[in-house]
Amino acid sequence: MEDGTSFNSEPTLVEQAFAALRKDIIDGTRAPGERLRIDKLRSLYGIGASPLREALQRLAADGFVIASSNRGFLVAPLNPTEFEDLNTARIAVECAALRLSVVAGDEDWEAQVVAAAYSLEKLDRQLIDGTLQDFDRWEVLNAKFHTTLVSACGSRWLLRHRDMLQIQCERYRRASVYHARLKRDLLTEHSALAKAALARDVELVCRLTQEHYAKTANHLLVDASAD
Amino acid sequence: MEDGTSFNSEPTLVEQAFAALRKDIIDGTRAPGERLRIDKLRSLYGIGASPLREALQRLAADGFVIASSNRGFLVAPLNPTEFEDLNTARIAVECAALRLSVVAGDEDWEAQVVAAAYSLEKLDRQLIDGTLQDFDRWEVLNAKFHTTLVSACGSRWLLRHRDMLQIQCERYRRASVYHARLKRDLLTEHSALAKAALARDVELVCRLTQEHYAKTANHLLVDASAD
DNA sequence: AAAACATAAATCATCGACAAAATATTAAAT
DNA sequence: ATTTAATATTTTGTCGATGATTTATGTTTT
Repeated sequence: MEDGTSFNSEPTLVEQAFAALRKDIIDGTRAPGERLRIDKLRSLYGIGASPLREALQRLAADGFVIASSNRGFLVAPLNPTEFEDLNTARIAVECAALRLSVVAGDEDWEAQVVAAAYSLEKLDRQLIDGTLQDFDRWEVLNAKFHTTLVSACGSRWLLRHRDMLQIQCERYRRASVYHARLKRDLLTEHSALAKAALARDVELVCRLTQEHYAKTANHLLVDASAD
Repeated sequence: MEDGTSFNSEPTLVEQAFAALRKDIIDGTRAPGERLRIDKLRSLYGIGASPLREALQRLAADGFVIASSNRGFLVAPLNPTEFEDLNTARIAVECAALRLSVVAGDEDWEAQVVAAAYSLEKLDRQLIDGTLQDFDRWEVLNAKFHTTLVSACGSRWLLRHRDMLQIQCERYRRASVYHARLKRDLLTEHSALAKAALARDVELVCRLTQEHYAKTANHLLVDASAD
């Protein structure tokens, strides 16, 4: 009756299962193509069958998992062809969002862009120097920068779909070992992007973004071809 | 042992529930904002709780249903603000797909565009005359026409997301009573679109599509404002 | 030995009953 | 009339049972 912890902070088991599975799929702990047998998952995550199945259905809707009738679930496989396809979609939607955002962005947006670019460029420099200690932080700021650019697009739905594509691409990025030779001229690319955005040069922003992502794609394709 | 119906063609109960619920949500049988209590659904659809919950999770991922922790599910509400947002996204993604498709479309695509435009324009004419008997058929051909235009975009992912946005818009369309005064110059709009696509005039195609969909949006907003 | 078939073992999909947690509702008390 | 307490309702999750369907295994046939 009188326990201090009356506020509900713990997410549902479905939500926990969803988050855990999604994370494991994205970072490769659950390998692409792997069959997801309910019993195994149950002992693996310590969660009952029902919440697990519900989480799997949601993951299926998001494209992380394939559900085939009477044959259970499996981690969505990765393959180069699909990645090209995915990246095309990602770039297309990103640019669509950019077109709107760069035109509509107000002064506050400008300030955020400047801030995000500033922080990121600092880490970009460290990345080049090799003095970067916290790579995860770079990841975060990089994502933040790109998200800020599109943030003023004025459509939550568009952002939602953009995020969905983004996270799918992320899976491919993580799956590859590109990290070692990532040291492109990211610094130059990022500052050029920021500059173009602030100058409201829509076409340039789109072109730069497209090239930016397309380069990443090329790097990945090299060794994703193991499939 | 020997019953004639040994082959399994029937979809899973989850799939049935998903399809049925989705249909009912789109066509308004399940009203926007309505709470979806499992027990009620169970007797309503004659399907057990587990498959229902799984279907609801999938619908939640697709945005047809809202799942709030410990408070169950409800049909995603409709409101004018959200529709503007949604339509922005829809137009953006459609145009992104069009840009790619119109450039990449081969001769076969051209032929399909011509065919789809031909069939649709015929019904457009009947719509104007008032001699149209089967409105559903017009709907189908209209959808087919637009789908054909983007079909050569070269990215299944992009088409997938385009479809998701399309179907969400559809929900708003169905929810409104605009049908009566639909008689715009659809014929002109459609044939202009087809012509521009065949002439590979990317920018024109995008502009026409944008206007096309934006007009629909305006019609809807008039009476969606009941919310 | 390869293909075809039959049998057995796993796995999946579903149900129904029940327990635990959270939310909503009603009643009581200040 | 608010706040507090008590009660009811709903949601979430567990468990075990059951029938269907796959998948694996083994055996026969050509």
